[in-house]
Amino acid sequence: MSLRAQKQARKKAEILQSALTVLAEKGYHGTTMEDIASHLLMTKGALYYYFKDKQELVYESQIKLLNKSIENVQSISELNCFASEKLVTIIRLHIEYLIQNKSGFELMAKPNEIFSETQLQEIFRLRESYADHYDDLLYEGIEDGSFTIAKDEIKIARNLVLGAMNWITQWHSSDGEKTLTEFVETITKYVLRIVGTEGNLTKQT
Amino acid sequence: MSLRAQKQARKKAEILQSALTVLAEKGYHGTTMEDIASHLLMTKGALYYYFKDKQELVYESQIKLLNKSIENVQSISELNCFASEKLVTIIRLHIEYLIQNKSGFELMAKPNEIFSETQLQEIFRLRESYADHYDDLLYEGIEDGSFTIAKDEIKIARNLVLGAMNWITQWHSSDGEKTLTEFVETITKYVLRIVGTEGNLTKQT
Amino acid sequence: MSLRAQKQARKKAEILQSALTVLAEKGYHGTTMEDIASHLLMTKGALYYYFKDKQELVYESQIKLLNKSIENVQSISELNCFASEKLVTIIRLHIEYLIQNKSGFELMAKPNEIFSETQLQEIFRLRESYADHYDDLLYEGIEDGSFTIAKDEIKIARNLVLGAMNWITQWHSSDGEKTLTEFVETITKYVLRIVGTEGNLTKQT
Amino acid sequence: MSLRAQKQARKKAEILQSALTVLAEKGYHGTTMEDIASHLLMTKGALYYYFKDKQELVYESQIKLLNKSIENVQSISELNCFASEKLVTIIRLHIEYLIQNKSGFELMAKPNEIFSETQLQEIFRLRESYADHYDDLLYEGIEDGSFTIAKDEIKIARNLVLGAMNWITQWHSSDGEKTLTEFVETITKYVLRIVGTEGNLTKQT
DNA sequence: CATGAATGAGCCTTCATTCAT
DNA sequence: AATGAATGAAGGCTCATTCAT
Repeated sequence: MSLRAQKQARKKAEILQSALTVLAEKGYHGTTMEDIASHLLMTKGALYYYFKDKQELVYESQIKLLNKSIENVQSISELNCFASEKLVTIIRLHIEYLIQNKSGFELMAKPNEIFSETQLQEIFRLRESYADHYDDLLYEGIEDGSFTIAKDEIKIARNLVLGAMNWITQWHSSDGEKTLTEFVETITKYVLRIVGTEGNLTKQT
Repeated sequence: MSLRAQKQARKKAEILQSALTVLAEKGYHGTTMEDIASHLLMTKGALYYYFKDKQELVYESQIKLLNKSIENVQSISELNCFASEKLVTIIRLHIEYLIQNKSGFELMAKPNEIFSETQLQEIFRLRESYADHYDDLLYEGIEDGSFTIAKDEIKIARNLVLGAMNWITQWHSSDGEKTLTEFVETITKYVLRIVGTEGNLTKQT
Repeated sequence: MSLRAQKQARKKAEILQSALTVLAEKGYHGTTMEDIASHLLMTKGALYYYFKDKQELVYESQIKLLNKSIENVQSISELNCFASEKLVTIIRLHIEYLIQNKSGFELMAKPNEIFSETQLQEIFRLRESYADHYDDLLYEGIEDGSFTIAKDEIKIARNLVLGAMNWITQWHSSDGEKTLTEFVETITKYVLRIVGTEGNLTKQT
Repeated sequence: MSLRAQKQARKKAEILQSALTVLAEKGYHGTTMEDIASHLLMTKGALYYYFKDKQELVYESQIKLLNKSIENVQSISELNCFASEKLVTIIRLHIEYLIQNKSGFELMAKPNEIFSETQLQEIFRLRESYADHYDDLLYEGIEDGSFTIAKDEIKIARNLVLGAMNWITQWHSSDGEKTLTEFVETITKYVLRIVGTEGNLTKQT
């Protein structure tokens, strides 16, 4: 990749990152191109040099978010340890990400109204890919006896876990009494209950 | 209340109900006054006879939703039975409502951008009021030994419970293999794990 | 048609008429919605109450123009007289229209860049319908010996006639020495030469 | 002229030629600087090294077109033969040019909206200069009895001739049954009728 | 000389809001 | 009470133009 192309790629990434922040705060319709641009000290017009239109910009920001998340989950699920340990790590990571980035998952709420058919397919594909890693872990954990979930309820359990976590951005405020680490640990503890861990897995830091 | 006023109140309620449906589907910015009006076979202009502006209409629809929810929770929490039993009932109700109404809770997601300071205060007051009922139940359950939650983590546990449930609208599709009742029961079972119920509370239908 | 609908239809017609004028002057891309609106002492937004978008407005203005033209030609071609006499009348009418309305035919120049496939089909259909009346007259005139055109060159002759006339808007200025009637007569005289009339048909006023 | 200046002049000419093509296709407002640049495998910005702005570029392209046309007509009108023969040649040339270049004359249609006063004056001067050659030929032909036009109607006849020809780009499509030469000959035959040639001048190839 | 990048004005379009009837 | 019609303020997007490198 040429120097030029690299620079451009970096700029695009920068824009996407910024877009994620603003979008998480105001949602798709509530976010204007002006909002995204001024957040980066750019002008509206400049955005169109990098992205065809608002839809594409937002779409790519979603894809980036999903890919990053998948990558994270993947690298962890490849570790050589118990499923239950992996799940703990993944959950911690997910929570930390949500808190630091003020999320961006709500945007994914009603994508049907926003994206094209092709874009939707890709988004759904990635979402499933992300979810699959959770499902695999749950399955593994069921097999080795760490989790107590009926096998035909794996998807439901997984969705409840994700829901409990994704909602955090709605109520968490940094002025709490606990430190971030304590907060994450507490959350992890209760979330893990959903999958029916026997022992107290969170003890192992 | 005069007959006229009654009729008007009924119409207002009708509009609010309709607005809730549309808003749940498209969000605040995605919903136009036209959308709300045509859903009721009215014209845009007519809405302004009943509500000062869009903000007020939406605000009142949120208030109505919250009040209704609080009322529900309240009536249940006044029942003469174990906290754990009450919680089960409340959770079932909440889930059923979400599935049937395709929610309306996402709208509450980022209210800061939409409502005035005064309106926000009222919304937050009601939200807390709603949450308080959950907290009370949790507290009660901790006391009588049904739930296993640290007392200073009640709010966290409650938020995780609400999160797990509110997320349902994002992934539930009616074409599942289970019947609605089965589905609700399964959800309830796993959600209750968060509060650390010892026995299997959901057995008692 | 209800009174309301009538009023609306009249307004639409008014807008289309105005649009034709402005479009003839500045072309499709050179004409803004603002131009069309202000020409009618309206605001931009009001236009969108009557027409979906610019394309539709312009499309309908073209259709209106074509239909009117076809109607004119048709009514004349149904008269009970020689083809040559009909042609004279049609040409006179066409020229008078062009001069008074400062045309609108140039817009039709490159429609491919502007209209949708369906719209184009209709426009071409009407154009052909219009041209067909000329062709019929030419054919008739050839048969009865008034015109001297090879039968397989009818279309070419017709297009040259139309071209000679349509160009008038480019060079005619009202400050000429001749009266309008004289002007029209002169044009008619020379244009008719293209179809090879033997005698001087324009003598019959 | 220095080597550098020569090179630059050649580049300018190249740009103007390309611009003419694109402009002919899409008109002034429909053509973007990007269009002109990419047609030459250049970037937008580079154009501004050679031309002050879009207006100047387009203006010069028009001037070039007009000058070239005038030159053509002039060289022919200086030939030592009958006016009628010259006219035939000029008409053939004009038609051939139109068909090959898909014109560029429509751009001239409404120059008032585009060019500055000074630019307009020059354009009109050149247009008249071009037309004058036609007028001279017509006058000559009238004198020697080849054409049958009233002397005070020369301008009208000339404009009709030009109109009939310029319109060709609107309707000619290359998929006709005739060869290009046949096509040109046919057109010439009918166009010449406008000027009232007695014999069949087109026979002399 | 040329390019990539950025700017800003202007246009199309939407939509909350108003108002005469 | 309700409607049709109109307004005006944004917002998305394009494009002529500029400029540092």
